[in-house]
Amino acid sequence: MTRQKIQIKKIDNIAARQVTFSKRRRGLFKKAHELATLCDADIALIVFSASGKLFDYSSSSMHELLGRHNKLPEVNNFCQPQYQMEKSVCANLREEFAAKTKELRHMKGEELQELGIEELKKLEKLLEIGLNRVLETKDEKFLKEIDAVKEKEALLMKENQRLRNQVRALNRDQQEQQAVGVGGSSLGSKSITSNSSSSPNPSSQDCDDISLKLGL
Amino acid sequence: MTRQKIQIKKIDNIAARQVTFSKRRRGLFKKAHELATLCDADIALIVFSASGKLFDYSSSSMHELLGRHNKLPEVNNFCQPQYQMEKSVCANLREEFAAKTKELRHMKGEELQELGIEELKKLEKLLEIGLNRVLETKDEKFLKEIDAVKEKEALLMKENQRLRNQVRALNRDQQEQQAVGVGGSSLGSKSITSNSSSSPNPSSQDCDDISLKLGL
DNA sequence: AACTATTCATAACC
DNA sequence: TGGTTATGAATAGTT
Repeated sequence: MTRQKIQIKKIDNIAARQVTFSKRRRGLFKKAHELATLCDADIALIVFSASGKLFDYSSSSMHELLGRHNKLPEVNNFCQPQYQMEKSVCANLREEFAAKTKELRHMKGEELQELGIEELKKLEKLLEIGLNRVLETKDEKFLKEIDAVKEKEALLMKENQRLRNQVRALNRDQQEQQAVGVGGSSLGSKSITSNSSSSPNPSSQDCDDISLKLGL
Repeated sequence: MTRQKIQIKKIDNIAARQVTFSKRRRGLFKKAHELATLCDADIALIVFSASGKLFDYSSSSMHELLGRHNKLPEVNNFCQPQYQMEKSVCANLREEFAAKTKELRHMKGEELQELGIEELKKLEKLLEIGLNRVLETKDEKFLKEIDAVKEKEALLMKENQRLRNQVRALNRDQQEQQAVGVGGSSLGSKSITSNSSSSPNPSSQDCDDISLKLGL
């Protein structure tokens, strides 16, 4: 309400809506608190964001206030017999439900004949926006997955490298041992044990094969 | 808060307090309504004046909001039997309503992060189908409108032709009358009747002119 | 999140 | 209560 006056109707842009929600919610709670303080009133304020998050304020005990509210005849509908209750409580919900169902049908391309050209154009725009957002989100998710895979890939490459080095080192050891063996010796059993002790280490000489399998 | 800034503390003067209560209460309810409308939030506001009078506002069903509020563990104490009953009756409807609301949000491209890639792909297909149907229907409507206009056009052409014939006939009559007047005769009335009987016939030699004008 | 040009809300007064 | 006005607050659009 400043650079320009705004219409009081649902804000289409989601980001703008969230920002406005935050700002105005703060303002509303402040005003509620001021009224309670200045005028010694009891106030309960419950706000659910569009995404279902709860914010509430109460000048005294919320529970007590809700209780008082519920006891007052002018607001209390649900002490009525069941049919009345159905009517008063569910009627509105039913109506909204029907409207939402119809809207959804329209978005799915059903029952379009009842719409005029202008309405169809609006619907078209809405669908295009929705579709674009879906495509964007899908792309994001794909990219995320690719990143995750790449990260894994990098880890595997590192491991690969490490193993390769290990193998090289072991080969060198063997050659040295063989050199010693040629000179005549009784340490054969020792070389076997040293080999088996290295096996719990989840590495081996096949790292080349692994990297081939991964297409690296 | 205008001629002078005020402190946010209980107003001592009772009359002034009542005046302020009325004015600020109105403002608060207005702001609550604006927030609910602008940001698609659900809001319940309950105000008790110092003298115990109740004022309340709810963007949707007060009971539903209290119910939702009540369901949340951090605030939940208020479990009246009436509410339980209402809950059992409307619970199913409410659940479906919530599901439909969510589906609609997704189709509008909101809250997509919670969906997986497969779901996004399905949604994309759904939106594409819907969009295509909307486009088809829009085209149909456009074509229908064009047909309607063409039909009108045809009718107008016919009428045009008829009038043109009438005019030509009348002109001929006039000429004949003039000729008779010169030659001296009494058959003028007969020629007029024969001319008028030929005019209901809607065809003539001028159709070329008409089609040129219409760009056909 | 911070800024600012505006509109809005309202304290004081009638 | 209801109306008016000067002024302080709230906030839409923007950065």
